[in-house]
Amino acid sequence: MEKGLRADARRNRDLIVAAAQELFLEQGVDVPLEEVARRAGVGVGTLYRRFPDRDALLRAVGEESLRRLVDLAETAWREEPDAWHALCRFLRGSVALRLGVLPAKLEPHLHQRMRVGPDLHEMRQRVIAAVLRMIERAQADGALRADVGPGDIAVLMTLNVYTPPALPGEPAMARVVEIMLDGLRADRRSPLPGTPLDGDDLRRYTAVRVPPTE
Amino acid sequence: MEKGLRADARRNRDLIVAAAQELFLEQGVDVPLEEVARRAGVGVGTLYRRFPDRDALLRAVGEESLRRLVDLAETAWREEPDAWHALCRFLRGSVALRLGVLPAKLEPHLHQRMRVGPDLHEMRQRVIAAVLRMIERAQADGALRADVGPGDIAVLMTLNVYTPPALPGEPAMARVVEIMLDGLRADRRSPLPGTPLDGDDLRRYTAVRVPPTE
DNA sequence: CGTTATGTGGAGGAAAACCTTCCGGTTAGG
DNA sequence: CCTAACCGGAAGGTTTTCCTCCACATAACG
Repeated sequence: MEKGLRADARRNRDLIVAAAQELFLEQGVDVPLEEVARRAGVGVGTLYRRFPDRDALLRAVGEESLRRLVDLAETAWREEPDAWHALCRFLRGSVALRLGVLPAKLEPHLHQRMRVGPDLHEMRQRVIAAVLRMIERAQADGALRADVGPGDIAVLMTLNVYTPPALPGEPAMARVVEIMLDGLRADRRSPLPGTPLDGDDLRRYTAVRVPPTE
Repeated sequence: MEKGLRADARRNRDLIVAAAQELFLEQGVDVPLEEVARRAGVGVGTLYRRFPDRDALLRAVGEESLRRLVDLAETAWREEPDAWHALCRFLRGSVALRLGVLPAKLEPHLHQRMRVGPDLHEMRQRVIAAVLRMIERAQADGALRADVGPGDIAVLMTLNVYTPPALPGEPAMARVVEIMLDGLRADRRSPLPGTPLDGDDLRRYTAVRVPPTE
């Protein structure tokens, strides 16, 4: 990505993208850019110099996220012994990405192809292709129930990925993903990780959990 | 609720709450109140007269939503033959409520008890109590897998309820809920409704689906 | 059908939030 | 040690949002 930058400039650029990613997730893509700058520990000027407008920043963040998603999907397909486990790995991994509302906000950009940098549209196609492969194979292997399609998987992933501002936390999400996977499995089910969340956990979960928004 | 209002005032009040509910879901709780007024087909003045500030409106919307959730949970428990089906009905029904981010935004209000109108905190307790009953019974009946707890159900519901701005649509969500339920079921699984979403559906789903925001 | 308390709409001014530029001072890199 | 590249944040301009106020409308009632 961005090259020919001085070392410090490069470092700051990455800090900004990281901060933006967090804030977009926490507070939506409308956060004041000044806030992004503050969290990144740089001045507004620096931010504006590197990203002329909000969209540029949004694209950069999206690029980064999509890159990770592509990597997740393709690595899963490549490294797992069979399609079913690849699918499991993909779904489990997607949770950690915490893309949030990004995919939706990114849509408009996916269609303006001719852009500097990696082609977002092409990256998305790669993810879709990988998932399609997994599904087809997993169903052929008799591991994935036959009555689901790619769209179902997509929705499941969207739900996992679109984390509410008040996030259930990694362990809780992990359990939920396993429940989903068990629902997808053609044969038998596997034990859930951890212990069941009990009434107290529920109470804790339903208790104050408003993000640091004001 | 609000009584002693003239017929037209009452009608407008309800229109405003309904419009706010939609807009809060579509665009977040920060929508300009003027926009709410416009969608409700009333003037800003009317809105401000009825709801002194944004919080008042938020409370009203939350009250309405929570009322429906309580009703869903208690009706399910009352009318279904057994606990498992009650739980199914509850989860299926929660999707339709489309509470969105409301629960999170509502949290702060749940703690200021002494309030005009119904006690939000008490309503929430009723929902929790109903779900706890369902879970306990369903597990005792051997219908619900033993290794899940109330918290897991809560997270599942949250995911269903917290619909992304670009919503997957009722039929797709219905399928997903069934997958979840199959993942929760102790014994066998039931057929999913409708037909599997195929590659085309996926493409359609991942295509432009940005809400009418600007 | 007339009266009146209650309710309505939206223009408009004040305030806040946000964007963006600009420049004196700093630092990486050779 | 020199310089091109970079940094921070104050300040000014613009847009968005809030919320009040009042002339006009209409539901309710005898």
